Amino acid sequence: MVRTRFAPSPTGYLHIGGVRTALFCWLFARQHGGQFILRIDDTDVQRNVAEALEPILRGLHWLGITWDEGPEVGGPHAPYYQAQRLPLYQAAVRELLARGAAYRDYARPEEIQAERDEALREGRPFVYSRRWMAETDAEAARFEAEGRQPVVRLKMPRQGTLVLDDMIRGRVEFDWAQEQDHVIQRPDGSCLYHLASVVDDYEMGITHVIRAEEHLSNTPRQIFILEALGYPRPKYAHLPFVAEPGSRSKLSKRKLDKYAKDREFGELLRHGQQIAERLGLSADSEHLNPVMVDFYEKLGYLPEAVINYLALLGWSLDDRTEHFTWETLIHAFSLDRVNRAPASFDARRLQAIQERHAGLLSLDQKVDWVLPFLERVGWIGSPPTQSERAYVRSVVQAAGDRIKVAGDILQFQELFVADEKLEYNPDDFRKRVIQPPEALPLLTELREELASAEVFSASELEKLVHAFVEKRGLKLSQIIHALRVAVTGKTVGFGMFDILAILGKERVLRRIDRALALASNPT
RNA sequence: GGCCCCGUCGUCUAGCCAGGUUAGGACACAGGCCUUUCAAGCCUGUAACACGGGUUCAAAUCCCGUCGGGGUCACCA
Repeated sequence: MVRTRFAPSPTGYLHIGGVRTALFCWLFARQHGGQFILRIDDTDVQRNVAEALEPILRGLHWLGITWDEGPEVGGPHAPYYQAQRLPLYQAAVRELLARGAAYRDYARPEEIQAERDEALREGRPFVYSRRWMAETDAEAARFEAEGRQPVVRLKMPRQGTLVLDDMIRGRVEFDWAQEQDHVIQRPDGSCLYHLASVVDDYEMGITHVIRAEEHLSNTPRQIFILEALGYPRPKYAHLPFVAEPGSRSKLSKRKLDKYAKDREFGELLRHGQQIAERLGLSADSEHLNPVMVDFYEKLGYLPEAVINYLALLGWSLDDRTEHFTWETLIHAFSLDRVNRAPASFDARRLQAIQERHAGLLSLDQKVDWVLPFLERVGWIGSPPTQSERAYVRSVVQAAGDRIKVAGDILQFQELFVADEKLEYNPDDFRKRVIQPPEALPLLTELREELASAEVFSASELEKLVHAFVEKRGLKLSQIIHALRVAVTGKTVGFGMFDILAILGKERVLRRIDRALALASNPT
């Protein structure tokens, strides 16, 4: 039975690299008919765990990464919070002590630091002298008489080699001599990550430890712990870490300013900021950061598209398949096709994948996708009425592939605003309505034609306008630009006839009238 | 600095393990087509094996070295 786990620390956000790891664990478990466990690594967290955990759980839910055991769902190995499992760790520490694999150490932090500094000065690797090591109670009593407090350290081997068969990286060797006597328990009895992690993985029956590459060099000490405790060794798979755009260094949420200079990352960010502003969301780097998954949720990306992108972050099936759904992904995924080199975050590719998934949505799916965003800004009621829904449907249909993420619907404000509140872009208005000498008279004539139109559908209107220009020996472009600005206030948008049909005769005429008045009496 | 990992078009990558490809794809870019604007679409094009040795009839692929990048060396996780 395959059991994998994702063990995030409650930090208040879900990092792209983190979910990628979670996804790979999930995929591997699913595809082997196994289980995926979510465990919270809060051994060192002072903050409010529930609050700091919420964004992580929310992100996983949004993406559809479900867990078989863990917070909210419980399970046979509860609790799934490390802070609540301390007795287990302390028992393991006692066992390690009893077996001579660990010792109480009475060194003061500054004494250790002094040894470390000395080693550094002499250019040799630091190896603790074990001067304050207490292996008997008598030694311990002597140190304690000096007012010293003990930590518990691992008594690591000082010779020999550890051979690790990593499912992704192959055979990796480490010299035991390079390893430190790591602390596993603090003076106050609290335990540290490596110990807790090993104990929990064992207790929870984890068979495959799949995690990011930065843990590769931590693995020897973990193996030392588990072997000392007599636990079986799980299989390890170290994923390449997620790197910055165009670089090989680790992606960090704090370097947003730097990434913003990358053309494609910058575009993704600015596009997001525009939507966030329209939504009235805070767009600063703490709240809107493409390194974090909630960025995509807030702006209306499709979870399946994000999953598709994440899967390709360090993994590929072959030389051409890029489009994956949950289903095809579960089927196609395999750990041995995971790349060894760091996977750089490629904003443009994420966007391209999102666009592909969005393009596959049916019209009604798109409407459902976009509706919450319109409700949130109050352009339609919440919940929307039947007629509002029908209206949005016509807008979404005309918008076609211009809606790349759900929040893009907010670009089309002119279709939702009251006619008397429509804002004309001053430059466009001057250039398209005021300056061309024929614009005003033509618009006036066209208004009358439109007023007498019997059927106000896109196709009928197209015929009408074409007939209008042909009769006068004009080209379509000689009237359509002025019409567009008069009706929508700007020069860009979707098909003109679609817009007319969506707005309907009454509103179109009102808008033209308003534009004509404005043009003849510019104030 | 020690240890460990990684180096293919501008970018993300396939190919490497089991040597023989016109080194493939996607995105970006350039040109063209379509066109009422924008978006999309279609066609075409530019463009890469970090470097140096070795093994071999043959090396992106195997071996050695160099250079470059990164990760990690906590009483953080």
